[in-house]
Amino acid sequence: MGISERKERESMQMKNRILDTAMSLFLDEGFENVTIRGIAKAIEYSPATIYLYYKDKNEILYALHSKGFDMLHEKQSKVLAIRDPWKRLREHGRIYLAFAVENPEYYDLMFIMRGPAEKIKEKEKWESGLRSFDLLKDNVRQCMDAGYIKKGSPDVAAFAFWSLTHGLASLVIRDRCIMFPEDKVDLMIEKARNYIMDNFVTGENRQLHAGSGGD
Amino acid sequence: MGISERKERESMQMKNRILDTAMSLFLDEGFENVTIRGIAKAIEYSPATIYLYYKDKNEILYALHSKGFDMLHEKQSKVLAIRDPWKRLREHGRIYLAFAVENPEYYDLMFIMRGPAEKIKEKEKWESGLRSFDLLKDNVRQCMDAGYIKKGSPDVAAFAFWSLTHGLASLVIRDRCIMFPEDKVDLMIEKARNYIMDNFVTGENRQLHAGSGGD
Amino acid sequence: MGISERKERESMQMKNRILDTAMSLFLDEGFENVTIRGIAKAIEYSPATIYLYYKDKNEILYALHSKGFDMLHEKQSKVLAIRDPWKRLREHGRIYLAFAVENPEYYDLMFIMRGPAEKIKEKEKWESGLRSFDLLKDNVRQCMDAGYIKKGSPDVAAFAFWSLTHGLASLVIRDRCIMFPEDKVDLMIEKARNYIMDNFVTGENRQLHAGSGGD
Amino acid sequence: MGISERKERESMQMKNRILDTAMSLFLDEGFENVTIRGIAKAIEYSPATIYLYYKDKNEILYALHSKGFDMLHEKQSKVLAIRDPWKRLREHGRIYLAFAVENPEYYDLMFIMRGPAEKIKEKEKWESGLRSFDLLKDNVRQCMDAGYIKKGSPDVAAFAFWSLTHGLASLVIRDRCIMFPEDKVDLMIEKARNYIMDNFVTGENRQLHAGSGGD
DNA sequence: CATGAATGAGAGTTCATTCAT
DNA sequence: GATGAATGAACTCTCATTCAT
Repeated sequence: MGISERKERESMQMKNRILDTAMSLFLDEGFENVTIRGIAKAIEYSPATIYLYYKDKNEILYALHSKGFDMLHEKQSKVLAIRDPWKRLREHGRIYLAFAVENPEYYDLMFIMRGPAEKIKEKEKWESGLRSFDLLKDNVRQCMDAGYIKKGSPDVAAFAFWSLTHGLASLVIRDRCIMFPEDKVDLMIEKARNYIMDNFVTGENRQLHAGSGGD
Repeated sequence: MGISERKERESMQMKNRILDTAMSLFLDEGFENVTIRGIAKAIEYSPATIYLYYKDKNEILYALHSKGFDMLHEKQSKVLAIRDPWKRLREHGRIYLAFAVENPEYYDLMFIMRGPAEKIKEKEKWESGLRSFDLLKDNVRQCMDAGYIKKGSPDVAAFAFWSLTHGLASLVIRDRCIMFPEDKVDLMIEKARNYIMDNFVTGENRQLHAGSGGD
Repeated sequence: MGISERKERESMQMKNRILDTAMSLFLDEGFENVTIRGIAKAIEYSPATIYLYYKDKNEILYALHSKGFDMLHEKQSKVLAIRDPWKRLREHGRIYLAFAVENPEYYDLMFIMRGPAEKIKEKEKWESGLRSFDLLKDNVRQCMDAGYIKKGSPDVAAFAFWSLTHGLASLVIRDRCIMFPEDKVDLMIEKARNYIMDNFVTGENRQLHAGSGGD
Repeated sequence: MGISERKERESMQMKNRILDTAMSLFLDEGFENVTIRGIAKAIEYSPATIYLYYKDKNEILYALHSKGFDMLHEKQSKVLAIRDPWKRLREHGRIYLAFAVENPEYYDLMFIMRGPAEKIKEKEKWESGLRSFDLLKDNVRQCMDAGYIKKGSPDVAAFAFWSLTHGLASLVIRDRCIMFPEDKVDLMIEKARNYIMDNFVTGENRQLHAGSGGD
């Protein structure tokens, strides 16, 4: 057992090394240039060795994709501690965007790139993504219940909020914000999100929350 | 002259055939698999023939990109006829989304893909994209002036509206909406956009416009 | 007749235009980049037109090759006016080298390049080259008869003199003289040739001719 | 260790097979037709395999070029054992020519071809070639000191001797000796060189050395 | 466990050449 | 006489992948 455990552990280490290297190549040279050979050279193993740990290149991409979701989930789980659902929702979005900005390659893989999307359909119906969406939906529902936002289909509302945030993130990541000076983009993102969110709190809650936002 | 006209026309037809084929390959198999050889095979010509009409692969991509913007601009220009700025803004978004849904490959090329983004920076600083954004900004400004939406930076507001719409479009196009049944996705998009937009009209205008939307 | 003559003349003009253009491309961009398309573009005709005047690319090369020999022969024919065979021989060499230095591309084609060499074997057993060699041989023979140089096989001696001169020319043309400063190369050629030739006059003639050289 | 040695050896063998094949293609079909595919087909491997041993086509050419110089140097180094400088000089030339005749493809690459000449300028300023020339120059200088040949600039004299020899070699290699029956060419070369060299020994040394030559 | 060696498939591109018009 | 359109055959090179060792 000790032996098999060690083997297991070593195997995991290797898998992670491969993943980390793949990600750093991804980061440095763009997706196109992430090649098996490139990874192999970087970790100083032979290309063939990679195949001992991952079935093929897609599996590596998918693993990265999953790792990205783990990272995001971890960050987002902190949100659960926030009592007020509206504050929680806004923090939710803030964290999501921060993740996208800080880990553009992961975000790309998770929410933009096509490659993994194929896997998504096959593998597990994008369990990770769904989990994330459900979290958001719960949050939205509670905001409705608490009267912060207009009642309606939580699916619709969650989809709307998600789209807003994803739109901001993906425009930046795919270089479609060249109308703004580069160093102002982050600020623009925040302002744009606030512009919409501040508008949202209904009725008497509006005075209490709008503007403060909780961000 | 009749002859040279005919030749001209035939040449244009060929160029379009190449473009259309490239597009449909793009749609079927993703950008990576749009190859000169693939296009050639699809139109049943030799690869070398492609080069009689386009200098290289990039020129094809760029032509598609431009064509996409032409199509979008044409559709959007109809919006100018609408007097009421709020109605115009909503129609603006509706048309944008309709374009994305009906021409996902073009939308991808224009607003998602990386490849052309590089060209964008060099070539003309993405003139087409900027023109589109300015149109939106004008519209937003008029909505502010007319008191339909909260006053503020038109840049911020336009960016916000754009992001919402782009978010919806790009989540669909890149297959991240698998939480909804496929045939409901279009509906979800519309509802999500309304959910946010309906919330927007300020003060006394609210009663007049919200819900009706103008869509 | 007038008509057919005119046609003939026009055809010759075209052939020459093609040849000249080919040569100037050759000169500017090196042999590798002399393409039918390139020539066609330069003379503003279609590639297909070239084939109305020359069977294929090799024929163009061969035509250039022949033209080169015509030029050389013309220059060398002036030598015949010189009475003294030794003076004539040296002038012969001087002119040969001058031709090589002034028309390196032609020289290359005539005496170095492989392409035409194939034609040479087929076509006419390199008539042009042989004629040139025979001229030299006659000259050498007369030098022997006149006692300027050691008696022996005129073939051998002519070959020897030719090799010396060709060696100088081809080392320069193919960039193997980088041990000498570029602007001294021409001088080196002359000196090297003199070094050998001055040594050549036999017996009592030596005093009379060596050094003066006749160049 | 036995294993790694064997692998090393096998790898070297493969590299040499590639080199040899490239050379023989070169010989048969001219430089233009030395293609990676051609080499691959000849050794019955896939084109991709070639790239396991050489980075690209240029590396193969450069390797051949270097190998050629190594071979020549090795042959020429034997000359150093000869005491008498004149005998040494003649043997020097004889070996040079023998090399050219026996390894025409290598000689071509080293002293005639254009392609490598470009590399030559960049890479190491044709170190190999210069080394060879210096060797000759030393030899010439000693012949001058010993009174065998006319005193003067060793550069000039060495260049002259080299040109003579190179001229002979390159005329043969590039098929410009078709005035002589093929089986007599080698003899002609020797005679032509002797014709010039025999003429060279000055003063009282002349009787001693001319004709005997040392060849 | 690790790999060296090998490869099939395929990429973009260029060229000389042909032929109906 | 001239050409636009087309092509077959090459080219170099890269990649993911396999398999015997």
